[in-house]
Formats: sequence, C-alpha cells, structure tokens
Amino acid sequence: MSVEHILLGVLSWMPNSGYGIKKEVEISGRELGWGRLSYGSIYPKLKKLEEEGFIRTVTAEREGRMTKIYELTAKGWRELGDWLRRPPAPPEIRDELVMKISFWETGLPEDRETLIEHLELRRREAEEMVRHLEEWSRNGYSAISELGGLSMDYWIDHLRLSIEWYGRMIRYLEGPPTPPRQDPHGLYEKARRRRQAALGLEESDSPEHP
Amino acid sequence: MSVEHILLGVLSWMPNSGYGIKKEVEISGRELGWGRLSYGSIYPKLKKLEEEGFIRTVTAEREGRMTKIYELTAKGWRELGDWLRRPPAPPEIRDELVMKISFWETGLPEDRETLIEHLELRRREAEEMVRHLEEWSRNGYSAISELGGLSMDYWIDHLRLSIEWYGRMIRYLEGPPTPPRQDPHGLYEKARRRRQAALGLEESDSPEHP
DNA sequence: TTGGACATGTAACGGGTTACATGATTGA
DNA sequence: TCAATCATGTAACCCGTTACATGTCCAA
Repeated sequence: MSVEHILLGVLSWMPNSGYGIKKEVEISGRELGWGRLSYGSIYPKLKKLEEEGFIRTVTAEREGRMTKIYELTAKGWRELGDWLRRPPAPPEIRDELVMKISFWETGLPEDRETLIEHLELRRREAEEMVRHLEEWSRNGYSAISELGGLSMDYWIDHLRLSIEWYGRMIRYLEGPPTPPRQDPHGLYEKARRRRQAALGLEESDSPEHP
Repeated sequence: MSVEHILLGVLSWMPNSGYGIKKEVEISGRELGWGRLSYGSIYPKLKKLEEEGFIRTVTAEREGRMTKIYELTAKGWRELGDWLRRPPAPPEIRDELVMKISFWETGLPEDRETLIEHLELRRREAEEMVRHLEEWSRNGYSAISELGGLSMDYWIDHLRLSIEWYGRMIRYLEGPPTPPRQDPHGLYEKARRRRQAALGLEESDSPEHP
C-alpha cells in the first residue's frame, strides 16, 4: 500500500472527490513528498478502497455536477493511524541533474555551457516553486496545520539551499577547469583518453576562448 | 531510457561488470540521485545495451573468476553525450516521513511520541549517511572529479539541513501543541470531530501528563 | 460557440523490484 | 568447513503512468 495511504491521508483533511484530491495535492505542493498522483491511479484505488470498506461515498452530486465525494470510515481512520505509526521508509530521491553532473566530466567534458544552461533552468524552476509555496502558505484561505506549516518550511529551506548550490555551481563552471579533487589512479585522465580513442577525437581538446 | 543512461554513465568512469557497477553506485552514494539499482534491472539492461551496440564486452575473466567487463563503444559515448545535453527532468522526491507529518494532526493527533520516534530514527539514518559520504569523499583512493566532489557537497548540505530540521521538529513536538498556522474554515477542528465520531472516541482527547 | 475548468473512468504498457536459482573463491 | 563476498542471471509481479474515451457547466 502507498498511493492508498496518500488518499486516506488527504481524505482525513476533509471528504473529497478524486478530482479534488488531485487538486489538493497539487496546489499544496504536497506533490513534493510524492511524485505526483495521476487519475489513472486515483480512481481505481478509490474504487478499491471503497470496496474494502476504508472509505464510503457520501454524495454523488455537488452543485448539479456529478461528483462522488468520499469520506473515511472507522476502518479507514484506523488504517490511516496504523500506517502513520509504522516507521517511514527512507526517502527516495531521483535527481537527473545531479546524476548528470557526476557523469559530465567523463561523458561530455568539452561542453560546460550546456551544463550551465541546465543549472540555470533548474534554478528558475526552483525559484518559481519557492514563490508558489510561500504564496500558498500565506494565502489566508488554505488550511495549514502547525505541523503542515513546518513541512512547508522544510521544502522551502531545501529549495533555497538548492538554489544557492545551483548558483555556486554555475559560478564554478564559468571559471577555469580545475583538477579532480581526488584521483590516485588517474581515472579521469584515462577516461578522457578512452573517450577520445573511441570517438576518434583530436587531442586538441576543449576549445578555450582567448 | 533511464537506467540505461546510469549504466552508460558509470561505464564512462571505467569499464566495469554488472556487479561492479552496483557496488560503485552504492559506495559513492550516487544512489542518492537514483533510487537504487537492482541486479534484476542491471543485467538485462546490460545485455540489451550490448545487443544494441552501446557497450561491448572486453573480458570474460578477471583473476580466475567469471566476470564480464563492459566498456562503452563509440555509439555508447555518443548516446551518453546526447543524453547529458538534454535538459534534465525535474527531481522526484518521495518522502514518506514528510507526507506522514502532514497527515499527522488529522490522522493521529493524540500520539506525538511515535512521530518523535520516527524523526529520531530518520535523524540517525541521515547522520550515518553524512558520515559515510564524508569518509568516502576523503578516503584517498576513490576517484572524485571536481564536479563529482561538488555533487557530494550537495548531498551533504541537504542531509545536514534535514538533520537540523528533524531536530527542530522534535523540539517542537516535545513542547505544547499549538493552534494551526492558518485555518479560516475550522478544517482541523472539523476533522477531529469527524474522526472522533467515526471511531466513537471520548471527547476527553489527548492524554496530557501533569 | 468555443475553450477551459470540472469530473470520472479504463486499458495497455512500461519500468523496475523481489525472489529465486546458481556457483566460484577466499579467508577465518 | 562455513560464512562472506564475488558474480550472473531469470521470471513473476507490482505499481503506477500514458493515452484514450466521455461528458457537463460556465464564462468570454
């Protein structure tokens, strides 16, 4: 179980529809703690949770439109509590940019500009996310619990740290290349040679602008 | 493509076996940027990459043991470069602890102790990870490029920030409960009532120790 | 009248994990 | 000799996404 638990959790805030749950998670930036929720997983899971008695439908109508509102049953509240009590799994992070950075010197050493572009793009995205979170957390109409507010701070702090780091990285890349921090077996030198040999590149190397 | 690219990237550091690739990614903490690599995905992908001509086998023997060492072909180096040039996908983070925190007040408001335990466990894990990364990044025999070193710093900084935040959170939870940061519609009050009604709980509420 | 937000759903597919199966070598 | 480490591989499965299908209501 896992998307199931997110659904139970969001329904613990208030009774809601599948569509509403998705909105809720998106706007609150709760997606930060969970990749994202797609309708393709929400609706089938909601159905399943209802069949299993964790949630029940309260209305099938809201302002004329067809809208199935679900709420937690006693069993659902208990399951949510049990899940919360279990120790959380370690965080899973998948950051392609940081991965690319660690392959950059062996994979594309002559093109630092593109990496700078990647970093600048990422920095803009992070700045935008911070703005969104800050605005949302002071908008005056969304409910934010004491702990929820602190979670929000968590993401904001991490985003700020990332933004700072992207900047450091960019400044660093705009400067002259420096030797590896640690390389007792000449691995980077060897990698460069293997690449040049495989690609049939000239030894001329990285085009330095005068 | 994606695990494929991680494999190409690791092979750009040096020719390696499936087993060796997994080790490499684990010890260098590169797993931080990628969930984890299982043999169940490594070996089939390696086979596929070889069939498609991105990598080739160089030896099938290493010190008497059967060991298939792969290295990049020209096509593999080109594909790695092409991938690196493409803008990276936004980071994906899945943090069950932070998710649980945001459901805690509606899902399990009376039990703050368990949440403190979760935070303490997580803090210990993060501290251990920092120790591992710091030790590794100064062990004197692993190759660490300039950029790779900065990536390492990135993870270490983020882990430290997390550790700090876990501590703040714990101190906060050990203090008295405070009202929601923002709650114009009395959502948290309503949620508490719904839960109590569903579970048939007494209004006595959270057991305060005198 | 048309585009956008609201709203629900399914089927095929993809990507990776878990669990299992196997076996050599080395050091305590 | 026994556990740990080195080493490769497969098959079943899980989980979730993408893409598609469908329809309403409202405001410009």
